[in-house]
Amino acid sequence: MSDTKPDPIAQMEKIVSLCKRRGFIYPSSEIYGGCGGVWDYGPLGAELKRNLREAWWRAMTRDREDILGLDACILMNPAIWKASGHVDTFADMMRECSLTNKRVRADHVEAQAGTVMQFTGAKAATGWSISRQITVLMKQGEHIESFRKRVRALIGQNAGAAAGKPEEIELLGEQKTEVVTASVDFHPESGGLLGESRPFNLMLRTYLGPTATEADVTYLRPETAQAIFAQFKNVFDSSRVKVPFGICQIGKAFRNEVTPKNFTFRSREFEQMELEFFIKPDEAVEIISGEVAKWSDGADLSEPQPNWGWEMWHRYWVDQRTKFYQNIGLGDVLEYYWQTPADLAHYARACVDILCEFPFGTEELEGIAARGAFDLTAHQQASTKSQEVFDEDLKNAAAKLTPEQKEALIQKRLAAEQAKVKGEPMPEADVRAWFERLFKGNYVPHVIEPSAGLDRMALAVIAKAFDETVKTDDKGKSETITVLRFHPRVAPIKCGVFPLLKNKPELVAKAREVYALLKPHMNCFYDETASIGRRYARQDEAGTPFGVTIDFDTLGEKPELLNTVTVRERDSNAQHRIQISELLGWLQARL
RNA sequence: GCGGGUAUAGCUUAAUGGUAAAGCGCCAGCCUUCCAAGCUGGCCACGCGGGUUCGAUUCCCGCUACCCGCUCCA
Repeated sequence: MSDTKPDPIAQMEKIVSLCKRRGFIYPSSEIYGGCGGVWDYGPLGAELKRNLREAWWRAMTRDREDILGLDACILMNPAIWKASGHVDTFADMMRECSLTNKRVRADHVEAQAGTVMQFTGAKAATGWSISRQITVLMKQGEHIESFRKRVRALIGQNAGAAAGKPEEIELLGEQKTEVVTASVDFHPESGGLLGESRPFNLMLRTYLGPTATEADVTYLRPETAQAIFAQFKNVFDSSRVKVPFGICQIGKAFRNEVTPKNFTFRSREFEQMELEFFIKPDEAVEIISGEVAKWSDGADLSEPQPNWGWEMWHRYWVDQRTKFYQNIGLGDVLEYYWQTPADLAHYARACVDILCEFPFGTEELEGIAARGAFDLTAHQQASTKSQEVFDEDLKNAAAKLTPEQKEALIQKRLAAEQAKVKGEPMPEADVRAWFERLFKGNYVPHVIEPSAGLDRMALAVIAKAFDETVKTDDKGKSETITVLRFHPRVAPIKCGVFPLLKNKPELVAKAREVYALLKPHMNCFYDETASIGRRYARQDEAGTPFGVTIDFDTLGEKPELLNTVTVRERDSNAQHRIQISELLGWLQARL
């Protein structure tokens, strides 16, 4: 990487431009003027994405005994989205503040008192201006000058750099209109007039069935996870697994993002890689193991243990996922954000965001949430189909408990319910009913959910790999060299194969032979045009880690070098002389 | 969705009220014994729609996309 911090906007523009030029990522539907918030992967992007997808799939299921794969459809019964809460949280009636454009739920606006003030517009010394009417509530007891200052600040914030300093914004045509005592038409914080109430649906609607009536409405899934929950029982019943175990899935998901931005980072169609890892409730662990392991810094997370509760499992998955990112070359750009109790959704016990440094800022790549039994319980209620599992070890262990020991567990849980920060405590009768099922060996599994975005991962890998250096030759002529320093494991093309010269048929024939040798084992690229240096440079831009060159020594010009080739490394420009018979093994050892 | 900006070849830029220039790249040929060499030739562009005008890439209006803010959080 270069030493100087590049301008982030220019840096992104270069990356977008390279992605298009080299066939990683194109704007969707470009010949028709594009299509907002969707992007297509070209030949190199498709390979890169496939490598990442396969690395994830291998790490999550093939390399493990306790995780199974699933490939569910994008279209599902819309009842799933009601049960999961998406229909409600993704489709509120929203009103938008005319001053700041902030949105509030229409049914959540509290009545306010104050004086309604109007301005005909605003302008700034920078030449910036707006000429639409601005209506703002001056709250009861607010001083007129602090009110004006506040309005200037809000306008300035919304206008961004164009308006210059907020204190230099001039408010035009101020006038008082009316005094209100209990109005729900103003934003609770900014005081800006709220626009019309309108539905704000983040899910993409579609019709399942050719008649396309309202009865046929369903949604393109906004996340892949719900299919895993909906198929939980089928997987459990057909796979001879025991809790703890996981189900993972890779697939497309869709959200009508308000503002798609930052290239592919926030897209309306995107690919998720999600794991739902089902675990016993802590109470079950305690009954079986006599204790629940507590997390402490430096605790051993290498091998799952029977006494792990949700906290240890959560830490374990953060650790596992970190190792995954290290393996694809992103280890040194990661950051972690542990959500505070205030950030967390009411059903979540903990959530860690794994963030990655992009030119446009440090943004989330993956979220790892401990979601309790929320999801399966919600589906159990909505579908009226039991999502419980039976755990024989639990039943046997519970049978050995004394009534006092059982009551102690119940009391401990009741106390925990009372201490909840968010959400209502579970009523005592429900807690007792739940324990009754538990003591018989029945429970709805809890879940740890590592959920990653594949497109974000691909963008992170590209942004991390992007490197530009200025090279000056002997004659003082300098040019900018662009290299994508992908980890060989994810690089779209693994190896370039080049005859040193094109007009020597022996070299070309030998090079085609080497190409044919490697091609069945890895994605290779044969190139005989232009000078050898240019061919290396082309592959550098594509991020190809190795180049193999066939020269006259390969043909035996120096007898001791017969059947050897030059392997050139992208990052160091180092060259190695390798026997053709050993070439495949040499490369495979480095991928 | 709101506010600000941008839109000329694959990429980066230029010029112009009379339909466009260059560099790089790409393709073909010649040449070339290891890091974007050279020569010759070639392909390729005014985002879309309307208006003003004899004539618009240029001026005006709409649309779309992208970038920067507000919101979203895989």
